[in-house]
Amino acid sequence: MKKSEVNVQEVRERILETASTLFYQQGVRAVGVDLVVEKAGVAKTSLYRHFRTKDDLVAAFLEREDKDFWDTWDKVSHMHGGDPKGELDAHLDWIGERVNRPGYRGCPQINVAAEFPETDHPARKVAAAHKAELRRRLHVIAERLGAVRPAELAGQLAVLINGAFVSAQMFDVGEAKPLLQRAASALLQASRS
Amino acid sequence: MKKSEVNVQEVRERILETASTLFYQQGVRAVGVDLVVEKAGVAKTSLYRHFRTKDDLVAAFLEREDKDFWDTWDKVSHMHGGDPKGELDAHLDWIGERVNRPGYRGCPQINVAAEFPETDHPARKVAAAHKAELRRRLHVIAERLGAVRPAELAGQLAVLINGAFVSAQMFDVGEAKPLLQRAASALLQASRS
DNA sequence: ATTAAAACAGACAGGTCTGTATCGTGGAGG
DNA sequence: CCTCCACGATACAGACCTGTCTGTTTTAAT
Repeated sequence: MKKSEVNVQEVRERILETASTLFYQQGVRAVGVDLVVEKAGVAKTSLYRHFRTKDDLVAAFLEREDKDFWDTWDKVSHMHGGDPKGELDAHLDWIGERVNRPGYRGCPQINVAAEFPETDHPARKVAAAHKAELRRRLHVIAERLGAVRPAELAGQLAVLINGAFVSAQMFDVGEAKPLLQRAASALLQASRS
Repeated sequence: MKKSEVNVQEVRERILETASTLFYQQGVRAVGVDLVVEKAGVAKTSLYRHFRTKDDLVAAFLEREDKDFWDTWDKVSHMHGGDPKGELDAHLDWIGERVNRPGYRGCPQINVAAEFPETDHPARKVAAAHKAELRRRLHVIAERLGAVRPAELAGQLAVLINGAFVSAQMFDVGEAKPLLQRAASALLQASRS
């Protein structure tokens, strides 16, 4: 790769990084491109060279979040290769920890879906794919757990996890993790009959 | 009450009704006061006589949704006076039905919280109170159900319900209701030990 | 019938938003 | 060394936003 292309990607990455933080902390509609440009220390022309519209930037933001999320998931997943119950517990562990972090403001995919009602918005497609992928991965785990109706268990776990994302501000500190894990155990227990 | 006061309330109600529909369907930030005024067939001066700012109108919107929600809850509640398990099932029944309705776009309280990051926004206070009330009512039911740790069961059920609200678009038709009820049964079963 | 409050109508101010256009600069590739 | 192009800086267009102001008309109570 040429050196110039490296720099080009650096600028793009700086814009996306800055936009992601701002979008997540303050909401997408509340953050204008002027603010992104200012905080990134970049010209507006550069932003619009790398992203055709703001909507595209929002979609890129969700894709970035999506990738980060599954990177963490995969990392945890590989530490529990053969043990589906242990893997599920580990996932609920880091998710429970994450939602209790200060400044946590919910799942970006869900938040963007709330901000943009048009289901054909480019970012909405990313969000829908993300949630489908969550369910798909949970389905695999449910099957490996030997659930009688794995699709149902996967759906229940997905609802539980999505619920944790949006209920974060409702939790007391340190409450989310045990609540999630005990709930999952209960669902799992029931899934065997 | 004087007749003039009746009409005054009629105009206020028309504005709030119109705004509520628009806010819910399209999102709060996406709907301007000009659109509310036009759809309500009302002068802008009238809107600002009844609501000091748009933020106040948004808060009134959430209060209205809050009231409607608990009205339904109470109605269902009174049909199962002595039977906590039957009452919980009945609640999950109408909630499961509601989230599968066409045009359902999630819980308004959660959506507004996603749109406005400032926790001191007037509407955010309404939203926070709404979620606290949900948990409080579930706690009462959990106690009557004889749960060993009623606070935990209430928290789990709250997460489950909030999860159903945001996972609506993920569900197949008719899937939400049985999924919720079987999940609740599993949690309930586990809560006895 | 008179009076006061409320509603309608619409212009307007001041700000913000997205996206484009213009112009100057500096560094990398040939 | 010279050319090219990404980048920075900034102005701008056009639309939209909230909230105010002015003035007229309707409505209700006395």
